[in-house]
Amino acid sequence: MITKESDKEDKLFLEIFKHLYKFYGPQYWWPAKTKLEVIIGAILTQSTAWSNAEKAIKNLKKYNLISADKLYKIKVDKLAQLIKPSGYYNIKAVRVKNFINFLFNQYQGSLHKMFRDKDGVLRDSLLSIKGLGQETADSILLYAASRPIFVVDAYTKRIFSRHHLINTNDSYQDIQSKFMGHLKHDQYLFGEYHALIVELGKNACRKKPNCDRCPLINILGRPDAANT
DNA sequence: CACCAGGCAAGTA
DNA sequence: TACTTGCATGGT
Repeated sequence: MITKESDKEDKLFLEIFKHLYKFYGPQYWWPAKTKLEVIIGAILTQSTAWSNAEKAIKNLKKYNLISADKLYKIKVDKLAQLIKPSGYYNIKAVRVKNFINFLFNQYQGSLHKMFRDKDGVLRDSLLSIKGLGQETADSILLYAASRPIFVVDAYTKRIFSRHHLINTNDSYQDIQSKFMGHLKHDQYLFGEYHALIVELGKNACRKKPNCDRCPLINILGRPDAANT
C-alpha cells in the first residue's frame, strides 16, 4: 500500500494543529455566554481587534441588549452609538439590525427555530443577509450553531499561502474545501484550529512575520519570502 | 507618527 | 471576474 500525496497532506494539516494546540493550549472559542452573543460578536469583530468588539459587547450588556426582542426594538442610531468602540459602527449597527430583522421575518425571532435548518440551507440564508459574508456566516455556523464548518480568515490565507500549502489566488471556498478535505469534520477540532491560527497570526505571523516566535518553524521552516 | 485588527459591499473596468 | 475604495475605533 503506497502512501498517497493527499494522505501526507492530511497528516501535515493535523500535525500543524497538534503543534499549535500543544504550544498555545485550548482557546475556548467562542468567548461568549449565549448563542446570540456569538452572532453579535461575529459581526462586531469584522476587521477589528476582538478587544474593541468586546468593549462594544460590554456596552450592550450594560443595558441588557443582548436580546433579540431588545435589538429588534432599538433604533439603529442608538445602537450605533453603543457599539462605537468596535469601529465601522454605523455599518455594523445596520448589519446587526439586518440579522435581527431576518431572524424575525424568517423565524419569529427564534434562534432555536433558525438552528433547525440544515447546514447548507442555513449558510445560504445567512449569506443572503447584507453584512454577513462567508467568514461571518461560517463563524456563526461553527461557534453558535455548533456545525463542523471550517472558518477561513485573513491569517489562514496569509500563513498557509506563505508556506505553499494553499495558493495565493485560492478563493475562500478553495481554502475551506482544502481544510475540510484534509481533516475530520469535528466541531471542536475546527473551532480550536481556527482560533489557534488567529493566535499564531497575532503572535508570530502578521504582515511582518516574526519567525523566531513561530511554534511551527520546526515542521514548516521559514517562509522563503516575507511578502504579505 | 505609521501600521494594523478574527470583513463586507459597492463601484469600476 | 478581478481589482479598488469606504467604513472607524483603539492598541502597539
